[in-house]
Amino acid sequence: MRAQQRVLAAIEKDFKTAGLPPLGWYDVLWELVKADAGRLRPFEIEARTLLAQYNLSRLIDRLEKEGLVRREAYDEDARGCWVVVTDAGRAMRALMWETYSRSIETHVGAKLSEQEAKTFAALLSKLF
Amino acid sequence: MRAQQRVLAAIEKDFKTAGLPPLGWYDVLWELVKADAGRLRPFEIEARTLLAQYNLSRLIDRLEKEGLVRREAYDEDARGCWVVVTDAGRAMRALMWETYSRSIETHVGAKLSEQEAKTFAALLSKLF
DNA sequence: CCAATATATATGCAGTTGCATCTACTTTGA
DNA sequence: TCAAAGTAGATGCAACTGCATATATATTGG
Repeated sequence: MRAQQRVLAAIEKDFKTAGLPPLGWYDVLWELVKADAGRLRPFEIEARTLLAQYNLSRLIDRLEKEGLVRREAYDEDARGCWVVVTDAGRAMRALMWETYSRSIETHVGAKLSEQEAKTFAALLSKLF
Repeated sequence: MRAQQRVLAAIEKDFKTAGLPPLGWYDVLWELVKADAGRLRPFEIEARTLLAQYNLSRLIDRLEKEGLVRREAYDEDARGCWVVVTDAGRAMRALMWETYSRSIETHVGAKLSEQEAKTFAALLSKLF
Protein backbone atom coordinates (compact mmCIF):
# COMPACT_ATOMS: atom_id res chain seq x y z
CA MET A 1 0.00 0.00 0.00
CA ARG A 2 2.70 2.37 1.09
CA ALA A 3 4.97 1.66 -1.87
CA GLN A 4 2.13 2.11 -4.33
CA GLN A 5 1.02 5.29 -2.63
CA ARG A 6 4.49 6.76 -2.90
CA VAL A 7 5.06 5.73 -6.47
CA LEU A 8 1.63 6.91 -7.57
CA ALA A 9 2.04 10.24 -5.78
CA ALA A 10 5.41 10.71 -7.43
CA ILE A 11 3.97 9.99 -10.86
CA GLU A 12 0.99 12.31 -10.38
CA LYS A 13 3.36 14.99 -9.23
CA ASP A 14 5.45 14.57 -12.35
CA PHE A 15 2.33 14.96 -14.48
CA LYS A 16 1.28 18.02 -12.57
CA THR A 17 4.71 19.58 -12.80
CA ALA A 18 4.65 19.05 -16.54
CA GLY A 19 1.24 20.75 -16.70
CA LEU A 20 -0.43 17.50 -17.76
CA PRO A 21 -3.70 15.95 -16.64
CA PRO A 22 -3.81 13.09 -14.12
CA LEU A 23 -2.94 9.47 -14.73
CA GLY A 24 -6.57 8.41 -15.11
CA TRP A 25 -6.77 10.34 -18.37
CA TYR A 26 -3.78 8.44 -19.70
CA ASP A 27 -5.29 5.08 -18.86
CA VAL A 28 -8.48 5.81 -20.76
CA LEU A 29 -6.74 7.37 -23.75
CA TRP A 30 -4.33 4.46 -23.95
CA GLU A 31 -7.12 1.87 -23.94
CA LEU A 32 -8.80 3.77 -26.75
CA VAL A 33 -5.64 4.14 -28.81
CA LYS A 34 -4.93 0.43 -28.47
CA ALA A 35 -8.48 -0.50 -29.37
CA ASP A 36 -9.79 -1.28 -32.83
CA ALA A 37 -10.72 1.91 -34.68
CA GLY A 38 -9.70 3.91 -31.63
CA ARG A 39 -13.02 3.41 -29.94
CA LEU A 40 -14.62 1.43 -27.15
CA ARG A 41 -17.92 1.28 -25.35
CA PRO A 42 -17.86 2.84 -21.90
CA PHE A 43 -18.40 -0.52 -20.21
CA GLU A 44 -15.38 -1.91 -22.05
CA ILE A 45 -13.21 0.92 -20.78
CA GLU A 46 -14.64 0.30 -17.34
CA ALA A 47 -13.58 -3.33 -17.41
CA ARG A 48 -10.08 -2.54 -18.67
CA THR A 49 -9.34 0.31 -16.28
CA LEU A 50 -11.21 -0.71 -13.13
CA LEU A 51 -12.81 2.71 -13.05
CA ALA A 52 -16.25 2.77 -11.46
CA GLN A 53 -19.08 3.30 -13.92
CA TYR A 54 -20.14 6.67 -12.55
CA ASN A 55 -16.59 7.91 -12.37
CA LEU A 56 -15.86 6.85 -15.89
CA SER A 57 -19.00 8.53 -17.15
CA ARG A 58 -17.81 11.83 -15.77
CA LEU A 59 -14.22 11.31 -16.78
CA ILE A 60 -15.46 10.89 -20.35
CA ASP A 61 -17.34 14.17 -19.92
CA ARG A 62 -14.08 15.89 -19.01
CA LEU A 63 -12.13 14.27 -21.84
CA GLU A 64 -14.88 15.24 -24.23
CA LYS A 65 -14.90 18.81 -22.99
CA GLU A 66 -11.17 18.98 -23.72
CA GLY A 67 -11.74 17.55 -27.19
CA LEU A 68 -9.69 14.43 -26.50
CA VAL A 69 -12.54 12.01 -27.12
CA ARG A 70 -15.93 12.19 -28.71
CA ARG A 71 -19.12 10.24 -27.97
CA GLU A 72 -20.76 8.69 -31.02
CA ALA A 73 -24.01 6.80 -31.42
CA TYR A 74 -23.88 3.01 -31.20
CA ASP A 75 -26.34 1.82 -33.77
CA GLU A 76 -26.96 -1.74 -32.61
CA ASP A 77 -28.10 -0.61 -29.18
CA ALA A 78 -29.56 2.82 -28.65
CA ARG A 79 -28.70 2.73 -24.96
CA GLY A 80 -25.01 2.59 -25.69
CA CYS A 81 -22.43 4.83 -27.26
CA TRP A 82 -18.95 4.69 -28.62
CA VAL A 83 -16.16 6.66 -27.06
CA VAL A 84 -13.83 7.61 -29.90
CA VAL A 85 -10.37 9.05 -29.36
CA THR A 86 -9.71 12.18 -31.43
CA ASP A 87 -6.42 13.21 -33.00
CA ALA A 88 -5.97 15.63 -30.13
CA GLY A 89 -6.52 12.69 -27.80
CA ARG A 90 -3.85 10.63 -29.54
CA ALA A 91 -1.46 13.55 -29.37
CA MET A 92 -2.17 14.05 -25.67
CA ARG A 93 -1.61 10.34 -25.01
CA ALA A 94 1.74 10.51 -26.75
CA LEU A 95 2.70 13.66 -24.90
CA MET A 96 1.74 12.19 -21.56
CA TRP A 97 3.76 9.09 -22.31
CA GLU A 98 6.92 11.15 -22.55
CA THR A 99 6.49 12.17 -18.94
CA TYR A 100 4.97 8.91 -17.81
CA SER A 101 7.70 6.68 -19.21
CA ARG A 102 10.36 8.80 -17.55
CA SER A 103 8.42 8.63 -14.28
CA ILE A 104 8.17 4.87 -14.42
CA GLU A 105 11.86 4.60 -15.11
CA THR A 106 12.74 6.96 -12.29
CA HIS A 107 10.37 5.72 -9.63
CA VAL A 108 10.34 2.02 -10.45
CA GLY A 109 12.78 0.95 -13.14
CA ALA A 110 15.81 2.54 -11.57
CA LYS A 111 15.11 0.79 -8.29
CA LEU A 112 14.89 -2.77 -9.58
CA SER A 113 17.17 -4.90 -11.69
CA GLU A 114 15.81 -6.57 -14.79
CA GLN A 115 15.49 -9.84 -12.92
CA GLU A 116 13.86 -8.23 -9.91
CA ALA A 117 11.34 -6.48 -12.13
CA LYS A 118 10.38 -9.79 -13.67
CA THR A 119 9.98 -11.45 -10.30
CA PHE A 120 7.99 -8.46 -9.08
CA ALA A 121 5.62 -8.57 -12.03
CA ALA A 122 5.11 -12.29 -11.56
CA LEU A 123 4.25 -11.83 -7.89
CA LEU A 124 1.89 -8.94 -8.60
CA SER A 125 0.06 -11.00 -11.17
CA LYS A 126 -0.68 -13.57 -8.47
CA LEU A 127 -2.72 -11.04 -6.56
CA PHE A 128 -5.48 -10.87 -9.14
CA MET B 1 -1.16 -0.16 -9.73
CA ARG B 2 -3.82 -2.57 -10.82
CA ALA B 3 -3.01 -5.17 -8.20
CA GLN B 4 -3.00 -2.59 -5.43
CA GLN B 5 -6.23 -1.11 -6.68
CA ARG B 6 -7.93 -4.48 -6.60
CA VAL B 7 -6.61 -5.50 -3.23
CA LEU B 8 -7.44 -2.13 -1.68
CA ALA B 9 -10.93 -2.15 -3.16
CA ALA B 10 -11.50 -5.64 -1.80
CA ILE B 11 -10.34 -4.61 1.65
CA GLU B 12 -12.46 -1.46 1.71
CA LYS B 13 -15.42 -3.52 0.62
CA ASP B 14 -14.86 -5.95 3.47
CA PHE B 15 -14.83 -3.06 5.93
CA LYS B 16 -17.97 -1.62 4.44
CA THR B 17 -19.75 -4.96 4.49
CA ALA B 18 -18.85 -5.31 8.15
CA GLY B 19 -20.29 -1.85 8.81
CA LEU B 20 -16.85 -0.49 9.68
CA PRO B 21 -15.16 2.77 8.73
CA PRO B 22 -12.55 2.96 5.97
CA LEU B 23 -8.95 1.83 6.11
CA GLY B 24 -7.61 5.33 6.74
CA TRP B 25 -9.19 5.30 10.17
CA TYR B 26 -7.41 2.08 11.01
CA ASP B 27 -4.04 3.45 10.00
CA VAL B 28 -4.35 6.47 12.25
CA LEU B 29 -5.74 4.53 15.21
CA TRP B 30 -3.01 1.95 14.88
CA GLU B 31 -0.24 4.54 14.88
CA LEU B 32 -1.75 6.05 18.01
CA VAL B 33 -2.16 2.72 19.78
CA LYS B 34 1.46 1.82 19.01
CA ALA B 35 2.73 5.19 20.17
CA ASP B 36 3.90 6.08 23.65
CA ALA B 37 0.96 7.02 25.88
CA GLY B 38 -1.38 6.44 22.93
CA ARG B 39 -0.79 9.88 21.55
CA LEU B 40 1.03 11.64 18.74
CA ARG B 41 1.27 15.09 17.27
CA PRO B 42 -0.60 15.49 13.98
CA PHE B 43 2.63 15.99 12.06
CA GLU B 44 3.94 12.70 13.45
CA ILE B 45 0.86 10.87 12.24
CA GLU B 46 1.27 12.61 8.93
CA ALA B 47 4.81 11.31 8.53
CA ARG B 48 3.86 7.77 9.53
CA THR B 49 0.75 7.45 7.36
CA LEU B 50 1.62 9.57 4.31
CA LEU B 51 -1.69 11.39 4.71
CA ALA B 52 -1.63 14.98 3.48
CA GLN B 53 -1.71 17.55 6.26
CA TYR B 54 -5.09 18.99 5.34
CA ASN B 55 -6.63 15.55 4.93
CA LEU B 56 -5.31 14.38 8.24
CA SER B 57 -6.62 17.48 9.97
CA ARG B 58 -10.10 16.65 8.81
CA LEU B 59 -9.78 12.93 9.41
CA ILE B 60 -8.92 13.76 13.02
CA ASP B 61 -12.10 15.87 13.11
CA ARG B 62 -14.12 12.84 12.06
CA LEU B 63 -12.39 10.51 14.51
CA GLU B 64 -12.94 13.04 17.26
CA LYS B 65 -16.60 13.42 16.40
CA GLU B 66 -16.96 9.64 16.76
CA GLY B 67 -15.18 9.76 20.11
CA LEU B 68 -12.28 7.59 18.90
CA VAL B 69 -9.63 10.22 19.56
CA ARG B 70 -9.41 13.42 21.51
CA ARG B 71 -7.33 16.54 20.89
CA GLU B 72 -5.41 17.77 23.91
CA ALA B 73 -3.28 20.83 24.43
CA TYR B 74 0.45 20.50 23.83
CA ASP B 75 2.05 22.62 26.49
CA GLU B 76 5.51 23.13 25.04
CA ASP B 77 4.15 24.69 21.86
CA ALA B 78 0.80 26.40 21.78
CA ARG B 79 0.52 25.92 18.02
CA GLY B 80 0.50 22.17 18.40
CA CYS B 81 -1.80 19.59 19.93
CA TRP B 82 -1.76 15.98 20.95
CA VAL B 83 -4.06 13.49 19.34
CA VAL B 84 -4.91 10.93 21.99
CA VAL B 85 -6.62 7.64 21.28
CA THR B 86 -9.59 6.95 23.57
CA ASP B 87 -10.70 3.58 24.91
CA ALA B 88 -13.40 3.59 22.27
CA GLY B 89 -10.65 4.20 19.72
CA ARG B 90 -8.64 1.26 20.96
CA ALA B 91 -11.73 -0.92 20.86
CA MET B 92 -12.51 0.20 17.32
CA ARG B 93 -8.94 -0.53 16.23
CA ALA B 94 -9.19 -4.03 17.65
CA LEU B 95 -12.57 -4.59 16.05
CA MET B 96 -11.34 -3.37 12.69
CA TRP B 97 -8.34 -5.65 12.94
CA GLU B 98 -10.59 -8.69 13.07
CA THR B 99 -11.92 -7.81 9.64
CA TYR B 100 -8.67 -6.41 8.34
CA SER B 101 -6.53 -9.39 9.23
CA ARG B 102 -8.99 -11.72 7.54
CA SER B 103 -8.99 -9.48 4.48
CA ILE B 104 -5.23 -9.48 4.25
CA GLU B 105 -5.18 -13.24 4.56
CA THR B 106 -7.86 -13.65 1.90
CA HIS B 107 -6.69 -11.12 -0.62
CA VAL B 108 -2.94 -11.38 -0.18
CA GLY B 109 -1.80 -14.16 2.13
CA ALA B 110 -3.76 -16.90 0.42
CA LYS B 111 -2.29 -15.97 -2.92
CA LEU B 112 1.39 -16.12 -1.99
CA SER B 113 3.54 -18.75 -0.36
CA GLU B 114 5.60 -17.83 2.67
CA GLN B 115 8.68 -17.51 0.51
CA GLU B 116 6.91 -15.47 -2.14
CA ALA B 117 5.58 -13.10 0.48
CA LYS B 118 9.09 -12.51 1.76
CA THR B 119 10.43 -11.86 -1.70
CA PHE B 120 7.50 -9.58 -2.40
CA ALA B 121 8.07 -7.54 0.73
CA ALA B 122 11.76 -7.20 -0.08
CA LEU B 123 11.00 -5.95 -3.57
CA LEU B 124 8.39 -3.49 -2.34
CA SER B 125 10.82 -2.08 0.16
CA LYS B 126 13.17 -1.23 -2.71
CA LEU B 127 10.60 1.15 -4.13
CA PHE B 128 10.91 3.61 -1.30
C1' DC C 1 14.12 43.29 21.31
C1' DC C 2 11.68 43.07 17.18
C1' DA C 3 10.63 42.43 12.27
C1' DA C 4 11.07 38.74 9.16
C1' DT C 5 10.66 34.12 8.54
C1' DA C 6 9.31 29.51 9.69
C1' DT C 7 6.27 25.99 11.76
C1' DA C 8 1.82 23.60 13.31
C1' DT C 9 -2.63 23.19 12.26
C1' DA C 10 -7.18 24.67 10.29
C1' DT C 11 -10.35 26.01 6.64
C1' DG C 12 -12.93 28.10 2.32
C1' DC C 13 -13.59 26.68 -2.09
C1' DA C 14 -13.64 24.12 -6.24
C1' DG C 15 -13.16 19.73 -8.19
C1' DT C 16 -13.74 14.56 -7.59
C1' DT C 17 -15.70 10.43 -5.71
C1' DG C 18 -19.25 7.16 -3.95
C1' DC C 19 -23.87 6.03 -3.48
C1' DA C 20 -28.29 5.65 -4.91
C1' DT C 21 -31.26 6.27 -8.29
C1' DC C 22 -32.94 7.72 -12.86
C1' DT C 23 -33.77 7.34 -17.77
C1' DA C 24 -33.84 4.95 -21.75
C1' DC C 25 -33.60 1.15 -24.12
C1' DT C 26 -33.40 -4.47 -24.69
C1' DT C 27 -34.23 -9.06 -23.63
C1' DT C 28 -36.94 -12.71 -21.82
C1' DG C 29 -40.59 -15.68 -21.07
C1' DA C 30 -45.46 -16.77 -20.17
C1' DT D 1 -46.92 -9.62 -27.70
C1' DC D 2 -46.34 -7.46 -23.74
C1' DA D 3 -45.17 -7.05 -18.79
C1' DA D 4 -41.25 -8.01 -15.98
C1' DA D 5 -36.56 -8.08 -15.53
C1' DG D 6 -32.07 -6.73 -17.16
C1' DT D 7 -28.49 -3.60 -19.09
C1' DA D 8 -26.02 0.92 -20.62
C1' DG D 9 -25.11 5.04 -19.21
C1' DA D 10 -26.12 9.61 -16.70
C1' DT D 11 -26.88 12.39 -12.65
C1' DG D 12 -28.33 14.71 -7.89
C1' DC D 13 -26.43 14.83 -3.65
C1' DA D 14 -23.38 14.28 0.19
C1' DA D 15 -18.78 13.20 1.54
C1' DC D 16 -13.92 13.62 0.55
C1' DT D 17 -9.76 15.61 -1.63
C1' DG D 18 -6.37 19.09 -3.23
C1' DC D 19 -5.02 23.65 -3.34
C1' DA D 20 -4.29 27.88 -1.57
C1' DT D 21 -4.42 30.48 2.20
C1' DA D 22 -5.51 31.75 7.02
C1' DT D 23 -4.44 31.74 11.93
C1' DA D 24 -1.69 31.39 15.67
C1' DT D 25 2.54 30.77 17.62
C1' DA D 26 7.92 30.07 17.51
C1' DT D 27 12.39 31.07 16.08
C1' DT D 28 16.01 33.78 14.30
C1' DG D 29 19.14 37.38 12.57
C1' DG D 30 20.32 42.09 12.91
